[in-house]
Amino acid sequence: MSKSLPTRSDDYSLWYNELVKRAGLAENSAVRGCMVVKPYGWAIWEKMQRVLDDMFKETGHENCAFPLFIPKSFLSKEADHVEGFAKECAVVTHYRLKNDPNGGGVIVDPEAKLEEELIVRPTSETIIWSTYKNWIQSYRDLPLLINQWANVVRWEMRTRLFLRTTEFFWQEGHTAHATHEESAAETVQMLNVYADFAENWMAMPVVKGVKSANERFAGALETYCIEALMQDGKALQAGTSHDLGQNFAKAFDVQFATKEGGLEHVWGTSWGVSTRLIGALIMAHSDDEGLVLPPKLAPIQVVVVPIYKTGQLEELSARIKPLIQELKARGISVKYDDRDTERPGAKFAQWELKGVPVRLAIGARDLDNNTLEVARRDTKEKFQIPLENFAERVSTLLDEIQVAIYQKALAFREANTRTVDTWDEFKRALDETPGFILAHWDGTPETEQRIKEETKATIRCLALNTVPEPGTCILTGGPSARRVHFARAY
RNA sequence: CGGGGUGUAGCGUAGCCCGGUAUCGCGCCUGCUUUGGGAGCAGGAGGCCGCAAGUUCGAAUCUUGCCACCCCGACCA
Repeated sequence: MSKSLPTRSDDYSLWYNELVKRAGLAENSAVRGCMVVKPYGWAIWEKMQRVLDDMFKETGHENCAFPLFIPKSFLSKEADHVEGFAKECAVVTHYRLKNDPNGGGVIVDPEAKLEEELIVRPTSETIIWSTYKNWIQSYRDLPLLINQWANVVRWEMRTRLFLRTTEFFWQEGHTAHATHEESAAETVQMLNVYADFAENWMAMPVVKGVKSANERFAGALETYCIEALMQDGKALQAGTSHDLGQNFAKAFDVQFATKEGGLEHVWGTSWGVSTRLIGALIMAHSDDEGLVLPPKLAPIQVVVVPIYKTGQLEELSARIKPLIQELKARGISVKYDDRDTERPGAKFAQWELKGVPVRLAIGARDLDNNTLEVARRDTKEKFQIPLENFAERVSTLLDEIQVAIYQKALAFREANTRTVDTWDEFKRALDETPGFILAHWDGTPETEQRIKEETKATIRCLALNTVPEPGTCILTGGPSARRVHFARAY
């Protein structure tokens, strides 16, 4: 294996793929377009899951599990929804194999054809709303606040590890409410949960906003999203929260008896984030030495590398282990890399590739001097610290790194967000300085489509914190009340 | 699904035009010396050259078909 990664500037795609593979996160499966998430990659996802799950529970949600298979007829009940997903569904048509009479293998038994085909869920709105019909009769049953952790399948034409795989892991919340005020509030609440997670845990700044009609979820009234900027200047949709209105309630006939004795359709939301967040994490922070993980999500926060001469490992370990206990007592996850088969330099490089935020190198010489060597992954700085109170210092350092990584990403985004007023400026900005572009748009899907066709840039969102500002559309010159975020996107 | 590219040891590759059973590096194994930033020397193991058929005395190499992966496009969390 060559020792250095391709650099980001050389070939960002190659850099990303190599990073995912060499850091031991994931690889392509033998199955078309799917991925194998390796233990270290899964550990990151588990940590994300734990944090998000707590956030969902704090906001009153409960977990459930719904079927993997969706009868085909369910999918056709909501017109926009089927339109949006029909082109990327895996379909189960048979339930049995048999030995091939013509030779070695097995074939699909033509006699085992299903009466009604089953769709492998691309998302679970339909099967969940068909269930909600049974669960909801009265206003007393509302709100219904459900989440599920699941895998889904979307038969995309082109795949990319973590960002767009045929099968992916995610979380999908599906809630039902008595009023639109409530469901709209739920949609925004969950958007804020996602933004909180992205910024305070992933250390990744995001733009909160509303999707344009073109980019809206199939079957939603309104789609809210968080958009992040990657280091190659492309935007990545990192999470979505949909106000479904009464669309699914009407399609699946989910009505409730109101306090006043009436009968009304319920109001729905759905919201999700996926293993794509791991891809976002990688592309937002990593450098040419490997991953840079924010301490709050790093499976290993501190790695301790003993520096010793042959035969002295045991003696040194005995002196180091109490120090590791001090770190663990503070809730820090520590890996003691006492492998006798690798040399220190090799260990340093390997843990850097995996993005461990802090490394401690400890030798007998340090301990005799009551010091140890600390190295931080994000800045690659190294320094000696006294042994006294070292655990507290390390703990503080982890907090500092968390903030520093966020600040660095934020500074990058700000440096790569441009405001333009003309079509020429817009095109030049896209080619010369990729990133977010704030520009006026006349509000029509046709204009958005034309801009996309000519520049590959799309409207990432109408940011929530934008102040209204009259102007003219960069393409058509039509009137515009505000700027929107454009970018080329993943 | 369209365009382009690549499949040779665990990984990365040379060889292919011009057919003769496979090159080099990393990794792996053994030994010695090393050990505060990816160790050095010596020795060693490991391959039905993506799959299938064809041409040929003989195919990694030529022909045909298939498959997989990567990049670009269309599609998308």
